[in-house]
Amino acid sequence: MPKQLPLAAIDACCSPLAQEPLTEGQARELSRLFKAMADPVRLRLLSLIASHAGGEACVCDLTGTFDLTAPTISHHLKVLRDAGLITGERRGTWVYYRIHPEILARLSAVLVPGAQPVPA
Amino acid sequence: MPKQLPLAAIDACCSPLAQEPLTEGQARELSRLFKAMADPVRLRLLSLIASHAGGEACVCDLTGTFDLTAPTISHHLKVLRDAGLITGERRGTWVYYRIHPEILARLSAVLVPGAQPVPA
DNA sequence: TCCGTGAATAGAAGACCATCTAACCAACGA
DNA sequence: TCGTTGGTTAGATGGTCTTCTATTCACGGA
Repeated sequence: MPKQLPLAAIDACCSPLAQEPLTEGQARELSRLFKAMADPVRLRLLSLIASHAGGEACVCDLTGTFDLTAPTISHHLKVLRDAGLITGERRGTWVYYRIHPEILARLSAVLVPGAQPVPA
Repeated sequence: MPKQLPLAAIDACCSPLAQEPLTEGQARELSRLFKAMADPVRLRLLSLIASHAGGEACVCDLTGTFDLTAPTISHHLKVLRDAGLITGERRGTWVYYRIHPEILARLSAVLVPGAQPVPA
């Protein structure tokens, strides 16, 4: 069973960085998300998926973009999945990934008081 | 001489993640910022500084909050400094740090198309 | 039912990171 | 000028992360 998404924790720590000091627990949960995004390959995967037609991309669309082996891509997708940033779904032969936009919006809100999450 | 802030690169990659795929270079620069924030101690330092009265905090205010040695705190502050997230200034005996809010606003804008950087 | 292809898992190797102790530099006061 | 206090630098160590190869699982077609 993969680690579950820290949604609740993020809810609890949505006061912007500058408003009051983060607690130890809030910082730990937030850092898990930032750690998941702290890799160029994963950032590109994220933007490839997010910008793909229909809001989802097949793994087969992603592997060709990088000079990396398929297991490595698979590993990075798992890191993003475990962080709750994306979800994967198998449809027949292929597996499709899509973004969890709420989490990005919440991360964004933590950074800047004025940031407005996009309406659904 | 410390590494300089990747401001220009961030300017160049401010199209939100979901709009179009990040280039390799954009992803590399962005990941440097996320990597700097991908640590619970550094996130707490960031929020301690940002939320401190006057928008700045003395190192002596920060060290007491953690169960870490002064050199370790100093190391984390250097990472944040090298990433361009904070700046330090010595005034007499003490060194004061403050946030670079524009970079947080830009990071925020990368995550969510609708995010509005705070007015200056 | 068996083979071929898309994708994930297992395990290992090398690079990178967080933390420590020891040593050093900067400012102030006696 | 010297000792004290605040903060950084240097170097070492243990842990984590990225990537690989080899293997395994899942599905579909012949």
